[in-house]
Amino acid sequence: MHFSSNFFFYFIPITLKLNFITCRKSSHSRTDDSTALTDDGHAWRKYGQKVILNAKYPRNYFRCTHKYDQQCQAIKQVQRIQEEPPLYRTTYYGHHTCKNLLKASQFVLDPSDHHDIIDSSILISFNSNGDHASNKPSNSLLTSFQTVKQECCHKEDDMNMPISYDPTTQYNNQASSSDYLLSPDDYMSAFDHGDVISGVNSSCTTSSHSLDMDGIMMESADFDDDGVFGF
DNA sequence: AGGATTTGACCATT
DNA sequence: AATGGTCAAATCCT
Repeated sequence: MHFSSNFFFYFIPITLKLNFITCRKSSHSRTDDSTALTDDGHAWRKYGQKVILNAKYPRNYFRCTHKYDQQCQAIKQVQRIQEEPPLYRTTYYGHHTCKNLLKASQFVLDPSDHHDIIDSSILISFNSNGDHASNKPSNSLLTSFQTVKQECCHKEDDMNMPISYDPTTQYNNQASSSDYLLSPDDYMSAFDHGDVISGVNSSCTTSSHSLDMDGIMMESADFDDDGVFGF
């Protein structure tokens, strides 16, 4: 595993090691549960898939596309953990050091709204650095979320597939082959927040035509339980 | 053709 | 030996 090079994994007692793993908030990892497979704002490349013991669905392994060209060490694991309703657990390890600004401008679906395009680009630039506390999404960005939400729901038609099928890859394929459309939950997850995600997810899944962005932004300002932003 | 995905093999850990 | 994580050749996709 990628932690094999971590000093603590070799020298701390077993109990502490387990705690290190489970208390991901205090370690360099973060787990998000989402009801939909959507883009999180970063470019990922799948490098493996593994059947996990006692797990109904395989685990998928992704690394940052810029692992080599920008030495970005961010990786994530995506695994479906529940059938009905579909629930996917994404575990992030490390954080993005890459400057993936390309996708930022693609936040906005309406190309005529230049002001909001600029706003969104600013947001992403902060996202890449993990410093975005004072930034709020623009109105058109929120509009784009709604559109994305609908797309997410549409894609979920393909999610009830047997184990041999790989919905996580489906979602990644779509994200890489078309414009990067971000749902609210992924918009937030792109910020590397730990606890924001769950609340945002509920907004995404319970509302098909509108989003409670006030609630989202309140939670986004919540940062981390540790009071530490990012990692 | 180039980049992304698939998937069996390999390696590290327990 | 079992399991999880990564590698890399083959394959797919645009």
